[in-house]
Amino acid sequence: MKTQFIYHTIERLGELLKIAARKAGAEYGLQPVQLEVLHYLSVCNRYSDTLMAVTEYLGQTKGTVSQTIKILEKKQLLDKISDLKDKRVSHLKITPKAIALIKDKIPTTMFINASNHLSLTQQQGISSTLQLLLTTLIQSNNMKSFGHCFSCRYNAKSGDSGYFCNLVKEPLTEKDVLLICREHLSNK
Amino acid sequence: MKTQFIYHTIERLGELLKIAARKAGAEYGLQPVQLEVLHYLSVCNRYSDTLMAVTEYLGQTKGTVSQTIKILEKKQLLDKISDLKDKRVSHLKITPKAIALIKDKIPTTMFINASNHLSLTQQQGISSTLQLLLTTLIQSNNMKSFGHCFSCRYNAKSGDSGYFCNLVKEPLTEKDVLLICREHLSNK
DNA sequence: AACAACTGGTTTTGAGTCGAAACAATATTA
DNA sequence: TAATATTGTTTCGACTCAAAACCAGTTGTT
Repeated sequence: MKTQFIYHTIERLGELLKIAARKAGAEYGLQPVQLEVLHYLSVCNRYSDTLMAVTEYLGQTKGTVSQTIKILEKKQLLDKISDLKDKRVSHLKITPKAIALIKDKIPTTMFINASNHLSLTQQQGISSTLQLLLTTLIQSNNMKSFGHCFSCRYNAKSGDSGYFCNLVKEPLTEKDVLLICREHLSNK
Repeated sequence: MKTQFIYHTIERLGELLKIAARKAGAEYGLQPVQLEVLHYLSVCNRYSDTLMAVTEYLGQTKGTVSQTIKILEKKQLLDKISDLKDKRVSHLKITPKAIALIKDKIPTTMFINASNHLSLTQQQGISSTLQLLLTTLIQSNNMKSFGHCFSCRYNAKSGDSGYFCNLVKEPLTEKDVLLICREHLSNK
């Protein structure tokens, strides 16, 4: 059984990524978690950009996330836009400043260096085994997947390049289905 | 290029592992980092069980690590044994209590669940691609590998089941070469 | 042998993380 | 309409972390 070895390797990889993220964030005065939140907000869809969604994604309490958001707001890296239908919720929109920051720092230089040393075939192999591991981890523990709409069972194709979400009952564009969603359910 | 996807997946995996580690550690009143230190000390060799080695492994400052060690010592999860040759250094030996704790909590239940859902072939595949990614990451960024002695260029076979480290100029046993070392250098 | 430079480790300080719990406001359900 | 659930904020206390000042022992140089 390779369980021990796989665990150790993933743990180490995660650690090295975090060390690099700490270093990268420091240049902008950001903590790893703050960078993580901005990254999440840059790839999630319009139904998943709320405080509670971030809370679920990071597995932290809402109080903790509320603090983090407050700091990011003060640093003008995101704005709170209140929801039109539900007055309790705010949508967290990252500012152009934050978008530039993420583009600059994620993936980290360390990771890009490594990636450049891998062939396309190797990348393909790593990519698919990692995906297998992550999917297995999520499904065997009944956790939320936070996957892309295009692989979600609620998503239906409609017309030529249009899509439709059967959960929120709204049409989705080509761009929409490439974002991740807190309601994502694997389609098989 | 799969760079973005691989980064995102590794980051997510690391995050889920950390969430689980936080939960697991909480049962014993331990923080993720503290668990991490104990885990490291349980798999490193006698040349790598010092504060500075932990510092390098975790990529933190020595002041921070010193704090963490102090707490673990107070909780009787490790003892400081001063080095015989160098009076500045202490060796951090984890106690039986800590060994039992690690055996109980690492890998986390979450991870074992996932592992049980994977075939041996799948585990083999994940294992080798992860190893490739980690090795590439380390080598392309000139980072310390913290690998096992058996794959180290300083390690030489001597006799039937004996080994010899050409760096510290001391013999190593069969068990020794399965531990990780701060001086590890890949042998090719 | 003496001095400088270096290394292992500790302590203090201040910003930030994090969970727990109490709280307010809005939505939903009965 | 009343009870309940959900989104989000605030406060508190324990802990993480880096930076910097510091001490003690070791190594290198003259």
